[in-house]
Amino acid sequence: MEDLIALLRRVGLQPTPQRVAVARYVLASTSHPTADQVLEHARRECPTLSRATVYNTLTRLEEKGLVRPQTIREGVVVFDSHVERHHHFIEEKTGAIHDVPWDAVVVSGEKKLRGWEVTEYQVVMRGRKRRRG
Amino acid sequence: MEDLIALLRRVGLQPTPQRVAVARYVLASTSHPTADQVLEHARRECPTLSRATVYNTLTRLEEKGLVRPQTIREGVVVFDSHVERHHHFIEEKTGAIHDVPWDAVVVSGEKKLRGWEVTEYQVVMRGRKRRRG
DNA sequence: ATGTGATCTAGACAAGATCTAGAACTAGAC
DNA sequence: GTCTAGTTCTAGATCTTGTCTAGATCACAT
Repeated sequence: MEDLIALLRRVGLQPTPQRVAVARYVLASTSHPTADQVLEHARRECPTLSRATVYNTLTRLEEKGLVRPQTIREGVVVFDSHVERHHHFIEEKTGAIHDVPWDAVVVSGEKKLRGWEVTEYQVVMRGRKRRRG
Repeated sequence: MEDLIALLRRVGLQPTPQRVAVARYVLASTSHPTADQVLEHARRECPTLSRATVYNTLTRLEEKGLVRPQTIREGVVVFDSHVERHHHFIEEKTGAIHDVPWDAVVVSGEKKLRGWEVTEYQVVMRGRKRRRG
């Protein structure tokens, strides 16, 4: 991964230890963490980190296009460091969220909607693990 | 609309004034109200209605298949009285949620996902009103 | 009328998220 | 190096959504 300090500088954010700790966790994670999970993990690197700073930093990272908030789970926003377009699969039992490659599913007709101009879309699937592969 | 009292009886719910007031609003609404919005409107018909009863009643209506909760908006669950499968379009400016008929958009490939068995899916679109028509 | 079970209410509680006021820090000017 | 202005951080208050609880009320069969 690109050096985090350099990355933060490149997008115009002062690379403070707090921001580095938040970025290190959220940008490497593939598990769609909540803000609280980011706080918990980033505190291992930066123990005085406060909740407000986590929210502030996640908002900055979002503004810079490094993470995307997703409204998929009940009651919480989760953060996705996979910013290219893709779909989501949610395990019904556990609530775990998995990325589904853009090309794995094809959507058609969304351009022809009467009255609405679609700028972005995703397929949200729910289900369970297959018994075998 | 079918008489509400008869409808509640048919699905096995005692038709109390509180439940009728909740059902009257949420079943007629097409605006995907939150629980608080249901409370606010249903109180016009039943002023002593409490928050807990709204949540209880919405859960009963969900169990009976009369409404479906949707996790689309940040931080809140919204209730949809349109229970047949369909997609959703979200206006980016206002956050307003609109139903999109199932046939307006076609999804393919979701059955062939490796490792996952899809039991349900929807397309979530975001965008804005077209300038005309 | 009475008892049982279902239902309702107000308020306590918990979690996610935002806001605030002041402290600490950083970068740049001197 | 020191000062200053602006940025960033922290703890804690606050707000909102949603759940839970204890007791009051209601419905209904007997």
